[in-house]
Amino acid sequence: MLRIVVDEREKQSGVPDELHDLGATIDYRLLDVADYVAGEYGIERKSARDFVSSLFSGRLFDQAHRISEAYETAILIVEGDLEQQMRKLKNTRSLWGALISAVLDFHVSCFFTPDPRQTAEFIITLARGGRYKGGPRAPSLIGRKPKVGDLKRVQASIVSSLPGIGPRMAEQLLASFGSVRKVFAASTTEMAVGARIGKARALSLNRILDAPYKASKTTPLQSQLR
Amino acid sequence: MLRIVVDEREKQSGVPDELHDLGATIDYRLLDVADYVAGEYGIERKSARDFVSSLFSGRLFDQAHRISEAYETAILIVEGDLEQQMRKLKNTRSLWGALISAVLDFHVSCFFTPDPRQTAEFIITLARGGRYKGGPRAPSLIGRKPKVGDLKRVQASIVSSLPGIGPRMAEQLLASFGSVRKVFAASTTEMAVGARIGKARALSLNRILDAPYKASKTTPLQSQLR
DNA sequence: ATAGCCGGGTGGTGA
DNA sequence: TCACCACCCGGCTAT
Repeated sequence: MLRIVVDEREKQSGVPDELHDLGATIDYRLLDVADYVAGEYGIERKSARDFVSSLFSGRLFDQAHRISEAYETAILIVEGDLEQQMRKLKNTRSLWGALISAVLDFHVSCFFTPDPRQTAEFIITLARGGRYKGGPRAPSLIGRKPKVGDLKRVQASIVSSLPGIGPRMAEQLLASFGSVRKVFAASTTEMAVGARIGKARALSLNRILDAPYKASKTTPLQSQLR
Repeated sequence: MLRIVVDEREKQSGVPDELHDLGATIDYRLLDVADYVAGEYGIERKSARDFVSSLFSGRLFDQAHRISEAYETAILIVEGDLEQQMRKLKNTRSLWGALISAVLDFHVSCFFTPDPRQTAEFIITLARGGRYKGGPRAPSLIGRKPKVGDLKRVQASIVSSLPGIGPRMAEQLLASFGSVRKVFAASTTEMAVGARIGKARALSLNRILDAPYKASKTTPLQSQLR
């Protein structure tokens, strides 16, 4: 039969009861990354209200990241009237942006259900996996293709970890020098001349790059080394 | 300016007007695979009603497949009250199944908006793509980018922006090499020997450090030079 | 890990 | 050279 692992804290959400009604076998456990687990799917369920607040607090991305690391496929179910929550917001734009980021960049598949009953129906359907209308059985991988463009982002993110350097300047620097290593090897004048970094910024950057690192006295690693 | 290609048949949907209101440049064409095109995104917009019927007729999967062939990323926007449509169905499970299949098997990213206005907001946000993605292992240190002043923290934060390098490793690397610049100048073997980095990790790091940066088509310098 | 807004710093341009 | 402005970075806020 259909076995679904449910986090203990989801007991009173109403969903497990519905799942039971629908004939699934519930296996309560204390999960720390997802609310429901069925096969390869790790499922996080959130009320519409909670969804919005966790979106802005950044909590959502944290959870999403952990779920997609722990399970092959990360699913997010938003339960309730999202539209109602949206009406309260002045800027829906940031909500869309965050949602887009979660789905496209973070590879979390996001679904919306009106109530616990439909959430249960959804989970059952997902767990059964009885779909595939015509296409070949493609292994459900949302997060596979962006490997290519990813490199550019990683490079940019490294360079923009420098103080005073944002995404924009990071791109400039990388374009000017050609690789991360070359950026970090550049001298003050090379930065000021080659890229459009000013003398002032270039100077402060070089000060940081060349500053000798003072190890803290209680270095846990040193004790490891001997 | 923001340019969005719109299929002629979408004219009377109300969305293009909203897009125009929001400051986008509309470019009408006769598309045969998508309704809207913005950058790498091919977007299909459907009313909730149409969505349900196309889901069951299989027409949706057809379109989905063609869009994801033609564009790098396939986006589906369902506009209107889906719940209302769902109430008409006796068996919602088949709807969930089809939706799951579209998202997980056909790699269509699916979003829901209440009205044309929000559809437009969504498309604008998507097209802007001004979302900046932090690296995979960005949120390492205690905060964000520490503000200048605490040199040691800054140094550690820079080094730990490298993928696979957390606070501990960062400290280790800095202690071994003495400065940020020296860390970034280190060769594979130096990393593997000097610090406690494994050969594999050192290799992948060096690959990223030396990877040539591919400038994007919209070179930031060009826009600046204008 | 969002978008928008604002303050402060920086670089480029034209006088 | 200097002043102005346009741009960018980074912090704050968000019903």
